[in-house]
Amino acid sequence: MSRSNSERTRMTRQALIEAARRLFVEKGYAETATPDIVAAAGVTRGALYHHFEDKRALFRAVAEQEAAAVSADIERQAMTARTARDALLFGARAYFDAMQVEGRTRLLLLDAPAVLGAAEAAGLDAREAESALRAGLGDYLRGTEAEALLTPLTGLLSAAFDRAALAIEAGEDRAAQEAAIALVIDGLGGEFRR
Amino acid sequence: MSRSNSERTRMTRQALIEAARRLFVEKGYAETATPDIVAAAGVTRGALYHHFEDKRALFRAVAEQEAAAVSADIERQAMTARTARDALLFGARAYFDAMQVEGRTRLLLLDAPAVLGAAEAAGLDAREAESALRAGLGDYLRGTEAEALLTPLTGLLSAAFDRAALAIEAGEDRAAQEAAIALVIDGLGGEFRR
DNA sequence: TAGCATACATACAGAATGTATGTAAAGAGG
DNA sequence: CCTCTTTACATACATTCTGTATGTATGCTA
Repeated sequence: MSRSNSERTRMTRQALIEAARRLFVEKGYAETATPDIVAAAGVTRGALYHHFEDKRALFRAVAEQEAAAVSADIERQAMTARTARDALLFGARAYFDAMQVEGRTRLLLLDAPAVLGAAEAAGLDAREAESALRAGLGDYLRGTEAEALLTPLTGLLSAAFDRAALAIEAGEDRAAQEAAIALVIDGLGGEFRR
Repeated sequence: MSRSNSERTRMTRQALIEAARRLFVEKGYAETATPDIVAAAGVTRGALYHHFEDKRALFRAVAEQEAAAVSADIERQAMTARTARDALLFGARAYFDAMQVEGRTRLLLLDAPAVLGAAEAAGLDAREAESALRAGLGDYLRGTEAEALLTPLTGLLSAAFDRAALAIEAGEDRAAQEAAIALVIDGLGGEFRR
């Protein structure tokens, strides 16, 4: 049973990433040992350190894949919003749906900032999720004075989304979180308030 | 040179907490080894494990002391606000001032959630800083429909403050962050808008 | 002042990380 | 098709860390 090298690499890397994801979610990054990861993946530590520089690099791969999956999940939700406001609210709900997948809050919101640092962790979202938020918020604020503060407002709103996702995961009422987000958004809208 | 036992304990614990704080800030919790901590504190690992159950407990003590210091710093700023809105804005600025002390963002916003868990990390602020925010926001929203969502809104605003503190630490323009916070608060105010 | 509890220091066991080295299979070149 | 090189690992090793167990001196209490 012989496979091409590139295929072997792909399989081994993915097995490691998936096994690591399971254990990182279950016990957290710090409490997960590489011997356990490789055992779960059915390889040896040699394979791990051949494909990844160190344990952090493996975590980075897990987090990157997870962030990409979040983006994909969000985009999958057909965005049939008539107004910019609805686009933001639907986007928020799509984000909460995506973040409810087991382990995502722990991986992306708790462990990633500590393991990868604030800057790199922010970069995970920045590629897709946060740039979409920025675009949506830009549409929403077009023509208002708030538009000048688009960048910091995007960050603040993104942080609020993250906190809401954590609160929902912690058992808080999702409808209340969404309503609170809606209030914040409506407040920023100025002219467009109902 | 003999000291009372309670005094010895107090000194040793504080020496450990201060040394640990320095190293945790410098290298992060995970990269800081207990042998380095005790060397910096001038004691042995026996003393550390006598006074603290484990490394996490030492970190908890550091984080608790830091959270208390943040609260104290905030309260120290004489709050001479005439309106509820000003109270919130002054509070935000006081929070940013407090969080600019070297290492506080790393300790409280990056490491604490990963080391202590989301719930316990949230509990650090909950005692003072966040309950003050809740009170201020309660005053501000009194009589508006938003008052019903006081609890989730407090969480969202708290998250926004944290993100702003991180952004300021990362070199973003502080005035812009404060202006963005002001916009969010004004938006929530409804009736009270200028 | 005799016994006990406290506050450590030292020694040890287990385990984890990263590296160095060895090997078999895949791929490239002539 | 045969050789050489590179890739993809497996194994063994060195270092270091955490938590615990044990020993000891000093403060404290009856």
